[in-house]
Amino acid sequence: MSDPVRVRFAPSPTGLLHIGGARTAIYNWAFARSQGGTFVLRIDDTDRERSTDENTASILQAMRWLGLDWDEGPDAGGDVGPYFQTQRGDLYTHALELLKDKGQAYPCFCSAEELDARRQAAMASATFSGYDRTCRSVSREQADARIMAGEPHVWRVRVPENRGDVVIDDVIRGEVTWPAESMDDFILVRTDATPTYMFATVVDDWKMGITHIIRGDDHLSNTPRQIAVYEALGAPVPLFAHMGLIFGADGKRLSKRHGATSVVAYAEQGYLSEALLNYLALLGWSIDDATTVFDRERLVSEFDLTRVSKTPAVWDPEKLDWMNGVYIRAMSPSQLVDAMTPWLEAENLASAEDIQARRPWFDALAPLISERVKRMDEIVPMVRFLFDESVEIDEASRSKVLEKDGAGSALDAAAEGFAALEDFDAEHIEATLRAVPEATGVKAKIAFQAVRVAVTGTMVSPPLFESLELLGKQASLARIAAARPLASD
RNA sequence: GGCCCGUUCGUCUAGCGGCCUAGGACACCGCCCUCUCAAGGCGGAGGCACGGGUUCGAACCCCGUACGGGCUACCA
Repeated sequence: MSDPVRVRFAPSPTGLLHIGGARTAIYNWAFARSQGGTFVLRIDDTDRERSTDENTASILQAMRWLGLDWDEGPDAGGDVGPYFQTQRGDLYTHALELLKDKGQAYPCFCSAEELDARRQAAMASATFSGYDRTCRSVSREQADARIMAGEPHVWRVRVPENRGDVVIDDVIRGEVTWPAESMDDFILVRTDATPTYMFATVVDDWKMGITHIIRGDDHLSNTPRQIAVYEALGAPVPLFAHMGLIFGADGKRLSKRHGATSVVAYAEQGYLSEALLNYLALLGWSIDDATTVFDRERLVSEFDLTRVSKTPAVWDPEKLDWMNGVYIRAMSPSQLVDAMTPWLEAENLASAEDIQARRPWFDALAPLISERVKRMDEIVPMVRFLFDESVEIDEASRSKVLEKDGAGSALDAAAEGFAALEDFDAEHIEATLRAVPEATGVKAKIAFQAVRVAVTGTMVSPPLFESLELLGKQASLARIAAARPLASD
């Protein structure tokens, strides 16, 4: 048996939960769950300028919405906390002390300006552009004296001279090698004594016992530097898994230019969390050659880190829409009514109490719309005619339907037939309408569309007979009467 | 400039040397169904970046080239 799996997701609360971050979280979560491991959530809030509590709260909420639960982290606790980097200052201080004692870190007094100049020169001409290790040769005594004198300095890692090429066996990409000469004595602790990202994450991942680091391949090039820190610390090096990023249609990294990029934005647009989870999981991973739709349980039972794609994936809103439609159609009428309740409430079409009181009516409405919408926000416009007092008939519908010859006669015949109905249900309504063409000589298409426009206000609506039933006899007749003056005979 | 990674239909992908006449899904096109719109059914078009090897045999292995991406920060 191998060691118990411990993975983490470590978002920075400098913004909302991004869909790229969400996918990273999903893969970490699915891997932990599939391995019976532990999923840790850590908030990397070292960027104090841009990090906010609101963002943290929103990220946690978005993760819960997606159904991603964490075993350790904010609100969950755990033995290796705190789970906010800003509260872990002591750990970084101790780690640096450890490195100093071992001679694995040294102070560097080079100014940022000097470094800049040297880097420019190196990049223009030669090969390697990393730090030239000037301050490595400063003796311990000299260094101590300069520090005592208050000279500004950073702390750099001392990469061993005899360190050979760095090789990792990436779970997703296989063996990756970096030449020893490319190893840089990069900065661990800044002039202001705060740790750099490179140092803080390694200390955290080490102290938190993380066994697998699953992240975007934008971090692949950072890996050898982080390995240098693990080795300096004498810490076990975890396994790495670098996945391809998510791009926009233009092949560039996904950003605001490409539309909504946050999970909450998708929730607000009416995407179901199950659908977004499924779509995101499938963007860079697959079960087999045929499975596209799968639920959370299947994701966990089938998840295989080695099957995650190396290739960047292009975000495809159309496929997301299709998949969301699949999930909407898969809901029972009752489930759909529950899901659409907040949307109806938000637009003041009905309150939750109304809906409960007239549950059978809403349950009957659900199937009429479920196969006609891809997003929840499309429901209100589609059913509004059932809730408003009256409808406004748009110009196109009037000219293209009501002004057709015979439209008026059809409305008259329909009204007459409806008025005579005792049971105003879809079946009788259909029979009545189907009799109209014969009685009036008006084409069925024209007759049906005339009634549709009169009752719904538009040429496109849910199925007519059922819609009329749900509207009720009185309202239906009133709308036909109201539209009649607009219609040609 | 240096180092690293990647490249299968428009898009997401299956493929891990013979099962490939390259499979599935979205999108697209056509037909069917049909009270509009959908949903659904059936069918179609569409791809191994390029060039060299290796092999009896290559989408799969190797080497180049091209293109794309990442890192090269006292950002994360």
